[in-house]
Amino acid sequence: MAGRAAEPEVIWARPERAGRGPKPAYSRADIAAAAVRIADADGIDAASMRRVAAELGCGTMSLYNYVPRKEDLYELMVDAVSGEYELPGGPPGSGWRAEMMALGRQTREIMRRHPWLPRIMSTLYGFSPNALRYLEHCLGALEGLDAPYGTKMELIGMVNGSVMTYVVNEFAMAERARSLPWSEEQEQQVRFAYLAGQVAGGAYPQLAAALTEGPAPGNADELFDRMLNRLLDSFA
Amino acid sequence: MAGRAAEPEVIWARPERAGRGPKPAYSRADIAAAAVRIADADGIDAASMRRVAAELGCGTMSLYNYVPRKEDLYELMVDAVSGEYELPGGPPGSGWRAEMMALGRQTREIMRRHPWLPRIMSTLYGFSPNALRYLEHCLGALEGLDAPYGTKMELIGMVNGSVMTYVVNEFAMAERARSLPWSEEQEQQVRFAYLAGQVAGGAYPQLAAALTEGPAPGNADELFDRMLNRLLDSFA
DNA sequence: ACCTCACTACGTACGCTGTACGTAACTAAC
DNA sequence: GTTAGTTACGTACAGCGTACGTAGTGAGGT
Repeated sequence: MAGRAAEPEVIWARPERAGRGPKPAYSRADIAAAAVRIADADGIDAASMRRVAAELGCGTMSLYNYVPRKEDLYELMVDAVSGEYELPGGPPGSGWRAEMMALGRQTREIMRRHPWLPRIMSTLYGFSPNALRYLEHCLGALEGLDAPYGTKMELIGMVNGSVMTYVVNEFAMAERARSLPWSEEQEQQVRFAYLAGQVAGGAYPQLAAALTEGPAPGNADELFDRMLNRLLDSFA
Repeated sequence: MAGRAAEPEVIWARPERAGRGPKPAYSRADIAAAAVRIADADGIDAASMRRVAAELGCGTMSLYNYVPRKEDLYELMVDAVSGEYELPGGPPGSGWRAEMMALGRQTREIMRRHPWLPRIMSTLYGFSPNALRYLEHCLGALEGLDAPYGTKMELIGMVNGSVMTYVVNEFAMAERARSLPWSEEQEQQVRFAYLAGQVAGGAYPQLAAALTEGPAPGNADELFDRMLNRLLDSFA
């Protein structure tokens, strides 16, 4: 046959182990764990192909046998941390609302452990094995909700999206500061000083009032729960 | 005086024009427009410092007089497209719900015009002049809502976050395919073939049922409106 | 048992990135 | 007129993703 044209591939469609030749020295789980370790420690930009290969103890280009493109490395990483969900999230039989709450809280915890997650998730395929397992579990938990599957998928998407947005807002400053040479306090101080200056100029009266009133009462966990509850209310 | 240590800076805190020396050849608006033009045409990764400088017609390092760090270029870009909001979004006096709906639709339109927007927004400071103008307008529109400012800020954040999530899900595949050498049809075909194979394996019965049922009725615009309406319901 | 060939391993190299640094020209302020 | 800060920009460096070529390995087919 004539040579096939290069084809787009989802890494999950490739078998992890080929039939012929020497057995691979590393598993996808090994590679994902190494990359996650690096990204957790030094940020997502530090998880380069060279660095991950070094962490594994192999040459840079050897990694390309396992991970054809950089994007696939991200895919592996997201799948790995998606495996951190403990399913079911709450006590069985407590209803879809409690279960989705519990899962949302887990998502937040996972993102706190891996702050680089939101940044790379928006680019990816999103149907890795652990993502499918998670999705399947959610749909199962929503069996008690009388709605078409389309609505259930919407609900799941909205919960995940809202949690992500919430966490991004919650930790944007800390994450940004961590990758910079100066300290977090300096960073926040300068940024807040600018904001305060703008608002003090009188051009933004509503915003000024909002800032003087301060944040809504309750600690961060309560705020998060309230947000998620409100969202679930809209589907009940 | 002893030399000051390098300080973190928000680009908006720098005066656009310095008191001394020759007058700058380009404005921030010029630079932002050039970068947006490039990103719209060839994707966000094409908006490199070299490429933007070339588009402007100056040397690469000259750009660093205006934009001290790459991140600040993104800040300029987000501010520029934030200026595309037409405020107010709907007819005056139609109430906060209608106004937030109109603004949400505008956000969606802006993100459709600039698909790179979600990817860079999660990293940024977020209080550019046009962002402040937008926020101030939202708070004004919400004057009729009887709630503390904290809740109003929550509402604005949730609306923006949800719209972003929705648009990302809506266009992720198209955007991803655009940056790859093969066509979008091929891309989607291979990805869907994999997913179908997984589901056909029988390991995901709920997901299989969801896929056979197909998407919820209604076109994309109606789906979007329904999502946003649901969210606003939860605050009413 | 042997041949064959897919697969693993990995060094080299290319074009790209952000940006530190040095130098020269310019001009507003003193 | 002098001075000092700004603009302009070429050079250079470290790091990136990855195409390509080569050598070695070991399971499958005969």
